[in-house]
Amino acid sequence: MNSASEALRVRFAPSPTGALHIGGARTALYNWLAARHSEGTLVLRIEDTDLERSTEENVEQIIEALDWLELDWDEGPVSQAGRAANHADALQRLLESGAAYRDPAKAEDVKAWKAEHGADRGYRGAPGSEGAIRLKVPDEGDTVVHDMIRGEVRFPNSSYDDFVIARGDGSVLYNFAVSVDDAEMGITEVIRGDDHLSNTPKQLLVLEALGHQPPRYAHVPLLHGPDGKKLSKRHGAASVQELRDAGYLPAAVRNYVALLGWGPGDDETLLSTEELVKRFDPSDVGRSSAVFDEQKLRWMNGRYMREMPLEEYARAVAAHNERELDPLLHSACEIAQEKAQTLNEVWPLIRFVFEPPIEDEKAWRKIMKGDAGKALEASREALEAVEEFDAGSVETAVGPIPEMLGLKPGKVYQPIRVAITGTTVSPGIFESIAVLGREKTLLRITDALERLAASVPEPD
RNA sequence: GGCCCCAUUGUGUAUCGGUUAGCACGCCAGGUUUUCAACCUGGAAGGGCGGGUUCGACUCCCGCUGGGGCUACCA
Repeated sequence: MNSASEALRVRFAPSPTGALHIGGARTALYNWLAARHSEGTLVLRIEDTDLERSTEENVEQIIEALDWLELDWDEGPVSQAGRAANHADALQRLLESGAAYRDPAKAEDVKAWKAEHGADRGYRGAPGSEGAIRLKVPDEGDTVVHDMIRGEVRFPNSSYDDFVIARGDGSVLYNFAVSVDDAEMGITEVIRGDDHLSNTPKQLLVLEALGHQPPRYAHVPLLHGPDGKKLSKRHGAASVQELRDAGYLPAAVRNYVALLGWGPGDDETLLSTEELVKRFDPSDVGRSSAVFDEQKLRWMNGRYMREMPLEEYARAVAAHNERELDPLLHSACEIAQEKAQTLNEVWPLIRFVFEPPIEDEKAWRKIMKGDAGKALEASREALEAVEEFDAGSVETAVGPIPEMLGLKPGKVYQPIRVAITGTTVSPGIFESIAVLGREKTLLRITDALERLAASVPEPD
């Protein structure tokens, strides 16, 4: 428990080695929720000590992803590489105190040592004047991690090598840099992926050698793909930008991702971000790994799409399709809002308003037969007489036609749908006609009638 | 190989020693319907295996199996 006097400080510390994955997004979200929940501070730190893989572009990508998710931070981004002087200081202290030493051994030497000593004990080097810098690890005893999610986890010290904390050139390695940074930045709670659990004893050892108080830890389980393997590109939309491109809403993604491994305790599944902030507690996160299920995200996204205010919805659709939000697009959005689960699904439903009907031979052949011509003629006639071209009057005009002709409604409306959109799927037919407008509707029905007359000789 | 984590329907979870094992997505069937969605009703589907402990285990302990992580002069 946090005492009231101890302000919570958490950090999200991605390594910029590629796009931000869903797992990373969840870690970011959990840290953000924890910070906002207790009015603490979220620090963004970029773990870029691996110069090979850390590029400006990757950092950009991660920040973009966080922006899109609407997760903000209070401090940073802090470049870990930029804290090299602090790391060097700390390193110097350990060297001076004898807690760390330079080891001339190369990888082959370590391998040889291990071959000789078997698995009973981690590698122990011999101090020299140059080489990588290793931390002395005790031979006896355990290092225990007190984890908010896992409980008490013990690691025998003998299973660890005297691990390398800095390269021969003095540049520090991840586990060392993290320990120093977390301590010096006053991080009180480290919420991160389970893959770091086995690293934690090393960090604890560094912290102890440096005389720092360790933070509290919460290791959240990793995410897996539907095949049970670690989540990766093969599993479809695995990165935040892919989710965005697939037409998901940030709020829906936040809701869905929060529920991967965490639940509010009751049966609620639709939780606003505000609600998430109110109810989230890292110690309630589950222990087992979860599988990212895009189908459920789709469903949830659909719920958010339908419940969005129309204004917001139209803006999102416009932005997603890189179009101006004009009144026409606004009207089109209005009639399609109930129909789409993702932003990507909206345009196919409303494009007929902006572009000529698409060519869909299958749809044409399936619908434009039998009494289709008759239905279209009657519809054209009825629509020509409509003055106020809104959905209501269109329905009044066209609605009675099925009964008039003794046809099922589908036999009348599907031909109209194909005539004006080219396909068998669209928003409600009366609304679609109204939004398309009188002139275009009539023109398209006429075109369809002509095509029908030209290609299919009337049977009877 | 060594160290560590995990294990409830297909998926996410609830249950925390006594329940007809609940909910959500998905799936199946039916309803509604101008298409597609949405929506409504119903249904199938679960405690990996083996030992304990206990009057009683999904729940506690041990083993096994399976999955995962770490084991770099990567992060």
